[in-house]
Amino acid sequence: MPTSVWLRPERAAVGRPARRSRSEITAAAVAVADRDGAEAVSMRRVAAELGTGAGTLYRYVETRDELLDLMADHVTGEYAFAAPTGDWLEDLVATALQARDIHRRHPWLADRVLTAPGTGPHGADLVEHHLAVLAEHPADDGAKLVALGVLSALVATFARAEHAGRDLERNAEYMAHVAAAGTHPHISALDAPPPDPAHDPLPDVLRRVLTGLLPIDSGS
Amino acid sequence: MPTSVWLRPERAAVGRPARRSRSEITAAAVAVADRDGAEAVSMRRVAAELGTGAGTLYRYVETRDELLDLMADHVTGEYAFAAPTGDWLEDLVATALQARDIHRRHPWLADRVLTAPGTGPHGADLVEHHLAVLAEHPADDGAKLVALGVLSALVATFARAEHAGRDLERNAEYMAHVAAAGTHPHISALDAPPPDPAHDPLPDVLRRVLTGLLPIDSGS
DNA sequence: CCGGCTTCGCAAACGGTGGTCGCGAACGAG
DNA sequence: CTCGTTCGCGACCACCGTTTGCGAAGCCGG
Repeated sequence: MPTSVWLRPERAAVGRPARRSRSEITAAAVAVADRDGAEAVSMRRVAAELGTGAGTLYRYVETRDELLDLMADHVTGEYAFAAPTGDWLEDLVATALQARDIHRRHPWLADRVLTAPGTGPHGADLVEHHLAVLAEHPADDGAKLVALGVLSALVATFARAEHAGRDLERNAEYMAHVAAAGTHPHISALDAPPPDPAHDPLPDVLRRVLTGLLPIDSGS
Repeated sequence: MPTSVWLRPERAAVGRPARRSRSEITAAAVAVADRDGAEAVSMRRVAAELGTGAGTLYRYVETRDELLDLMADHVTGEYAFAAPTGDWLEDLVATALQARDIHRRHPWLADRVLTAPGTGPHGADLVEHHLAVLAEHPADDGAKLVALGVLSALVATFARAEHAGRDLERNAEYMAHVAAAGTHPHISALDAPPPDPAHDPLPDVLRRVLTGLLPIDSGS
């Protein structure tokens, strides 16, 4: 009695064959999300994208949430894993930068991976690659998996910040108000040097976090 | 023309006085969320909690999302900030552990802080405290704010993992399947020592990440 | 070639959602 | 007491996720 989408057989063994496939529906949903955002991914909208009825989708998917899981795994298939070079730190950073590219192509992914980090076939590939890169590292498996979780969360958070237009404006507006109010002296004392667009802060942050999280000399 | 909730005056200056207050409504919404989860926080449900009509809430709040922002800031008021001791690392870890307590009291908070990290008055207090603890630290302001963001994301992610029952089960089910399949050798080779419930991994992880992110010798 | 079994595709329907609107009632200011 | 303004409310809109019943479609055994 499998409950995971990826363990449930896609098509029935007998009877009339289905006209569409799970990945076809997933691709349509991804197209809708890329175009109009995650909240536009309604069953009716995706069905319309495929020229079919809304109820039909439930022949392929048990729930809307399941469809979102499928979408997330679908786009994590966009990684192009390179063979480990022997420098685990740079390998992990390179993979994380690929993750950021994926997030840039699919802005809706960040919210999903943060709130419902499900794992499908492509997610398993990512875990496998991560563990392969760290194969020689003395840390124990738990620490390695924690590192992967932290990496994913961090990249998603940075990606979110990149295209958070409205929210950031409102937040900056309020923080400016607080700074001007005079309470909160340390906030008032903040100076904001114009961020250098040529300098990418993410690799540095990741290197620092990873060296803290996976010290080369000890596994615990 | 303020757009942030916290800059918009709560009550009109003239006319019939409002019967309820913004914080009253926020408290009711928090009560509903604590009891039945974030998805139960509908305008009708919150209105019923207050014994009023659904449309009435829009006199106090522009949108449901705004109400969720108010809820998040409401519960970040539960911090009890201690004066800096001089040991910034331990001060930050202690604050993060308070954050985890808040997350444990309000499980719906994690999703919110990860996907829509808005900042209100109590959020400003947190920023202020964070900067006060790091006042003597040589890192520049940008790095300190990044550290706060990373800290919040990490604690929220850990808190999410603590009460993610269903999802974790399904995920574990699928990962076990992958491990048994034999592809993905590193996943198959994973050994899962039973986690020691007496040992809390969060402080260690935070210390490692923070020492990586805020090295004592350099500000960049 | 056909009959039967099973699944498919679909449209209608259900309960619920966020949000809008117009109106009568309530209140403070003058 | 009157006026100006806001409040509380309930009906209403469009849409949502999901269920259900049914006719049509397709493969399999004969």
